Amino acid sequence: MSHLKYTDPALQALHSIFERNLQDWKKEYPSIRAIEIPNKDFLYCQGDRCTDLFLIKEGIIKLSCLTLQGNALTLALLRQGDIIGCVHNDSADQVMEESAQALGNAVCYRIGHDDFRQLIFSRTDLAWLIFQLMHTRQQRIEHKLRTILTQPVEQRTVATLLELAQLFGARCTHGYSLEIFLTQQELADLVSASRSVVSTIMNDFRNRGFLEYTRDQICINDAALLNAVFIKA
Amino acid sequence: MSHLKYTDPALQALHSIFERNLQDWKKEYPSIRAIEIPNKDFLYCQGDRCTDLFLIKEGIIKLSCLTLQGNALTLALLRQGDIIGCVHNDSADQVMEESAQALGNAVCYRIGHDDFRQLIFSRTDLAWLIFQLMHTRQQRIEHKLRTILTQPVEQRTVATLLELAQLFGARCTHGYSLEIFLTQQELADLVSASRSVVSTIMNDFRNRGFLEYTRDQICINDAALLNAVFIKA
DNA sequence: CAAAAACTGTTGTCCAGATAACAGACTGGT
DNA sequence: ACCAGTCTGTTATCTGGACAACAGTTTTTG
Repeated sequence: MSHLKYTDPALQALHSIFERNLQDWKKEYPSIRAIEIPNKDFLYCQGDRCTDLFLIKEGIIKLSCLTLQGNALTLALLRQGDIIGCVHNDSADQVMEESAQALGNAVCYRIGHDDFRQLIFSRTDLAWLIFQLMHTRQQRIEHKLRTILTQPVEQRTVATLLELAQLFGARCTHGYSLEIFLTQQELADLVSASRSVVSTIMNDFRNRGFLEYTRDQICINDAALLNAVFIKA
Repeated sequence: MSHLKYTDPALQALHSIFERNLQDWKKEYPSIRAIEIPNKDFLYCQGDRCTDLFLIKEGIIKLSCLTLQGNALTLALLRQGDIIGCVHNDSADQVMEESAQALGNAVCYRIGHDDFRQLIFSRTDLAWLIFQLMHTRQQRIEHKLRTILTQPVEQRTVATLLELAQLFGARCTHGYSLEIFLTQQELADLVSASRSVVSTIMNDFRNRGFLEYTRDQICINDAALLNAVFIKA
């Protein structure tokens, strides 16, 4: 279920963070706070100055940025264990390049930059965990770049849906049903395509029986969808 | 000059690595090797299984990948201090997604996965350095994605040239001359555009006096080029 | 419960840029 | 000093998908 399944020791380290009482953490790193972010609230916005780091405890955080032309581009959907925020401590040009928004309710640990650094220094097990997490995130985004530059919108949509099924899917009768609400616009942002095209494609998929959806639920017949991909390829 | 200039303490940590004799490192981490990579040689290729990490000591490493359609996409140009290679240790699906190639001669330290992990555990100063480096690389690629999705080829070419000037430029009479050989094809891969379009744009720039170039040298009149950008915007 | 706001579905137009194809210009090997 | 290979410059063609515009549908809200 977790996207960490392939790194079991890392997963344990992660659990050791969240199982420990927050008060204990505070003794060592006084700036730590648990913060709850209600659905659609922002952790920070593009253009904010930001001096803290955030570790996601629960929920989903969407990283996105607005372009000059006014369209949104979703960089990533992040989950438990992922780290966002600002790393450098020198005050210069520390303006955030993207916004972080909760998709559904979320809980994060916020930690000041200096304390975080301290943590890296003193808790080497966590340092390794974080290293791995950053690496997988890096790979994710590189993969996204590749996909965008090589696949047409239709393929990308398939890929995105399957990815979502991995991350947020719950097994249901015909495949995976997504436990996350996305408007077509949000889906389009994720695919990096225009809403209208995604809409047409989704309809086409529905007609062909690859998936079923209403305005607040998507249910993927993954077998059929995967097949469709392979036929194309 | 270095792209690390904004993180001085990190830079010091980096120096502490390379100033120390390699033999001393070997005592602690026996798998460390210094390897020289001649121009155009590959550290590893897309599809290789790879169990080591590489730390760049000198030179430039190009990360790129081939698409199914046969065109190349350059993900990043990396320099001293950057880390590439494989992180996860479980044997499953450890096929590299991209190729790493030397642009000019380069020197790297290669270190086995387990030793590297050990290093993270025992040398906390380096852990922090690495953390920062990974973060800046992450930001770089996110920036690239944004650029590709929002800017037309011409703008991206300008951006790429200025970036190259930053990284590899030497001050010359009219601006920066790039101390790196790039064919137009390579430049195009970097910009993520087709060669022919980049070619036309470069000629146009030349005619307008923004830069000068021969087949093995590019010399940027950065003031003029920057101006051009601002007029557009 | 009506009016406003937010989503979905569809279609027609348009263009940035990919692709292809070819003609110089250099470079290097023998 | 030739031929093969690689790089550059240009133009003609074609297309994926953005964009705009609108109609139908669901949700919100006053």
